[in-house]
Amino acid sequence: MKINPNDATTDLSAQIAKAIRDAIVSGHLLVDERLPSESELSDQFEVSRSTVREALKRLAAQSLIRTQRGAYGGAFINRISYEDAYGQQITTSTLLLSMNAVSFDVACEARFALERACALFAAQRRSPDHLATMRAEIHRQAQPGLSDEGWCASDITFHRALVDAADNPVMSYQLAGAVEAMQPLMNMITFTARNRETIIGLHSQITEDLENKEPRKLEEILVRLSDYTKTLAYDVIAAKEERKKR
Amino acid sequence: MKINPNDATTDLSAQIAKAIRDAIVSGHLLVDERLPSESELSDQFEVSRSTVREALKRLAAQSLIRTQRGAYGGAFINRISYEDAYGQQITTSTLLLSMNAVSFDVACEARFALERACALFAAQRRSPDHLATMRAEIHRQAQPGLSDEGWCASDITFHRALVDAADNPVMSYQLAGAVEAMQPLMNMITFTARNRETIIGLHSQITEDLENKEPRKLEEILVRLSDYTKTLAYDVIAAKEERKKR
DNA sequence: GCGTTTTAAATGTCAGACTTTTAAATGTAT
DNA sequence: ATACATTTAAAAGTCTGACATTTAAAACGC
Repeated sequence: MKINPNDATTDLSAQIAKAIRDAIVSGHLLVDERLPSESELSDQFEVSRSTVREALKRLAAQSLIRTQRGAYGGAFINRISYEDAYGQQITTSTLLLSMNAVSFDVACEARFALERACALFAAQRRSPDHLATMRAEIHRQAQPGLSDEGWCASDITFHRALVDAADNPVMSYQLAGAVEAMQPLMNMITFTARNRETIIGLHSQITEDLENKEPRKLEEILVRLSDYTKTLAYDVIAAKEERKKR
Repeated sequence: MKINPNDATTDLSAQIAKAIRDAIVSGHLLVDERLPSESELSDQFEVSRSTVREALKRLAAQSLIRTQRGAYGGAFINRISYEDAYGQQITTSTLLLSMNAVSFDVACEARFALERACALFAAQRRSPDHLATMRAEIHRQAQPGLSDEGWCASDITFHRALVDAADNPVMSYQLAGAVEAMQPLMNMITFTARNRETIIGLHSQITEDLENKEPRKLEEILVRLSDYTKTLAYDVIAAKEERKKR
């Protein structure tokens, strides 16, 4: 079922992890099923227990299995939750952006495009709850003493509510990754009172269009918000360049 | 820098992995930087080498580090490539869908919504190359002897070209995950000659609208394609139910 | 100066022991 | 008989120490 040739080029633990991973992905191993114990696996694959353990840790890092100690414990196939998937995606996306010097434009464009994709469904399905959350966040954003972190957090909550209004968990999951991954980039921007005012204006229009079920208008505002955010980032970058020259 | 309290509730290897992961994500450790050797780490964290190794395997599973054997080898911070990120996302997304019984509708909706999000940029930026690829795939799809696998593969290539036309790698990365994750679900559908004809018609219109830079029309066709795909899935599911009753 | 060999440092693998956790089985008292 | 305490065994978690393998730099020989 999950044998393993003596390919000398790869680590044994990686090979074993792959064999088990394939069995999980292909559906040969079902959720909550128990893997053989570490000793049994080491017999089956004819490797030491340490090697098996390293393989299992690899799988655990991907949330593919969970382990339980004690009698009747062992490694069990894990049902991947949306939370687990979020976490994975956020780390990966964050590093992908920061390490590959993805420009702010590209990231920003993707983030708002994905959000725009939700607009159609959000307009159809938004509940009073979503609208209330969004209005509450707009109110918070208008508070004069709000810190930059507070502003960013509120911004995320606002947009999350918009996305969640589309009532599609898969889309929420995708967006969460994109939004979170952009945070380090967003944190470079300091939002002046004037900036905030403009954004709050756009947020208000978004909420209105959502309430009135106007997806087209909603999309249009999101394009404007995306463009405005890009402008702000440009200014930050330009200011940095200026400081370098001096 | 990365110490580690004696929290008895979690595995040491998980704690160490977390400490190093945090250092990478926060930017304290830079790409291609070398971690201390396993022995040095085991001294620093005051654990055995095996425990350190398990921690490192966890990080390797997330493509956060790569290891090199031999003198002057060791564990190096890995620059996450789009390929690595694809792989991660595909496994996670696939399992998320299959294990959590995400309905075909929800997955399908998300996939086409994301694709629609690309439409605006694809229409602006499509190159003759993209159009040529799409036309070539349409031609392939019209071949009478094409197998179901061949059809699905061609379908993916077609849609990939559409997404790539938006010229935003972050969006391509997101979409790739969504499309791949849906494959197991798509494979349940058998496309009759008549189904294929309809889809090819829609594909042709997509290509035309893309050439003519008509994002609105493009989006509209994508909605229709999404709806049509949902209909096909309904029929498959209905037929299955019917078989169960008998 | 160039090819070859040696060397040392690092990861990869193994074997075996001990620790800790945990749930079931067993025992005991009410 | 039920409730509680104790024992027990299986399993993961950790540690130690050894050996194998890989690899690049250093030493060597021509």
